Amino acid sequence: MSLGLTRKTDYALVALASLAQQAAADDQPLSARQIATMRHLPLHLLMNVLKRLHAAGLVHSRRGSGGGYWPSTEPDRIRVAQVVEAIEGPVKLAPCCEAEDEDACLECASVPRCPISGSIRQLNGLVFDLLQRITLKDLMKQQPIQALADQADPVHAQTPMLVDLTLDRSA
Amino acid sequence: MSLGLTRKTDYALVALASLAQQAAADDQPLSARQIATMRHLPLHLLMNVLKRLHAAGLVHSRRGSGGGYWPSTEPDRIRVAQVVEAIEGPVKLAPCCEAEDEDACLECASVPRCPISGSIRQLNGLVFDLLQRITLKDLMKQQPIQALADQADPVHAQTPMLVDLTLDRSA
DNA sequence: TCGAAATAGTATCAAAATGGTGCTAATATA
DNA sequence: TATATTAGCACCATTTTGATACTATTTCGA
Repeated sequence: MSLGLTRKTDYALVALASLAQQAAADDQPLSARQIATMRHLPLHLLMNVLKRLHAAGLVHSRRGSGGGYWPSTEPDRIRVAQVVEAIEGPVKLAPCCEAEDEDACLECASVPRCPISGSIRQLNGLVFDLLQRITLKDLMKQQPIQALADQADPVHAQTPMLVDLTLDRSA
Repeated sequence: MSLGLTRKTDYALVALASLAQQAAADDQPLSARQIATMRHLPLHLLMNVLKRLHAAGLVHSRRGSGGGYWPSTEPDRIRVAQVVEAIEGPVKLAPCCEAEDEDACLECASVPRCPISGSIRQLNGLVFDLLQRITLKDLMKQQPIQALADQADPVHAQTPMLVDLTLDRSA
C-alpha cells in the first residue's frame, strides 16, 4: 500500500474518533473492549494501540473496573501527524529524512552526494505539514476538509499554503 | 519508516535524476550498470526498477551493446506521484482508499460504518495531489521547492492550494 | 477483604511486504 | 559471432507488521 498508513494507525484514528464521540455524549470512559466490539477491531491489537496513544499523551486512562480511555483534548487539537508519529514513529519518506542523518543518504554516504537527497527532505516536510494541518475533527466531519484554511494558527490563516510549504526545511 | 517511500522508489528517483542530468549533457543513453556504478546502487535491483519505469513509459530504452535508458520527457513533466505509482502501485493511505472499494472499509464492512473512512479518502487525495505537484525538476534543484506556485496548469496557477485541496474527492 | 475488570508493560509468533538475486530470452552493436 | 544490454520471470532472505499471550498493577464494588 504505497505511502500507506499502517493498519494500527487506522485503528488509532478510529479509536480516537470513537472516544471523541463518546466524550461528546457522556462522561464515561470507553474501554478497549467496548471500542473493539463497536468497531469490530481485534481486541488485543487495539489494546496495544491504545497504550501507545496513552504513552503519547493523546488519551487519558483509568484502570480497573469501570475504567477505560477518554480524550485528553478536543478533536480539533489532535493532528493526524501526532497520531501517525505516536504509532509509527517519525514521518520519514526516506532514511535520510531525519535531522541527525544529515549526511547519511542510504548507502550513498561515500557517493558523489545523491542528486535529490536535499529535496527529498523538503518533500518530507511538505507531507508532514499536510498531516499536521489535518485534525481529528476534520476526519470526523463528513464534509470536505476545510480545516486547512481556518486553522488555529492565525498568522497563517489567510496565507496560501503555497507560501508556507515553500520554506526550505533542510537548512 | 512511517509513510515512507520504499527504497526502490528512492532508487527510481535517483535513476531518473541521473538520466535527466545525462540527457542535458549528452545524447548517449545510460545503462543500468553505469547508473549503479555512479550511485553505488545494487545493480540487479536497479535493473528491475528501470524495467518498471520503462513499463510505465517514464523512460525509453535500447537493448544491446551501447544501449541503455534515457528520459521519455522533460524533468518538469515527471511528477513524483507518477514515479511512486510506477514502482509501488496506487497511492493509498488505507485499504478503503481505492475507487472500487467504496464500501470496503477494512473489515469494517459489516460495521456501523467507521467514523472516518470518508475523510481518509479525502486525505489520501490531499497527499496524492501534493505528490502530483512536485516534479523531478523540483527534486533536482537544490533550492526550496517553488513548483507548487508556477505549475503547468494555468487554471490553478494563481489559486491557493487550499482551495484545490478542499475539493471532496470521495464523491 | 476478596474478586472481577481494566490498563501497563513486555515478550512472542505468524504473515506479509520488501530488498535483493538469478536465470533465460531477445536484441543491438561491432 | 561474441559481447553487452534490456525484458521478463521466478525465487529467496530479511524486515516489518499484524496479532496474540502473559504477568503485574490498579480500581471498583460486593
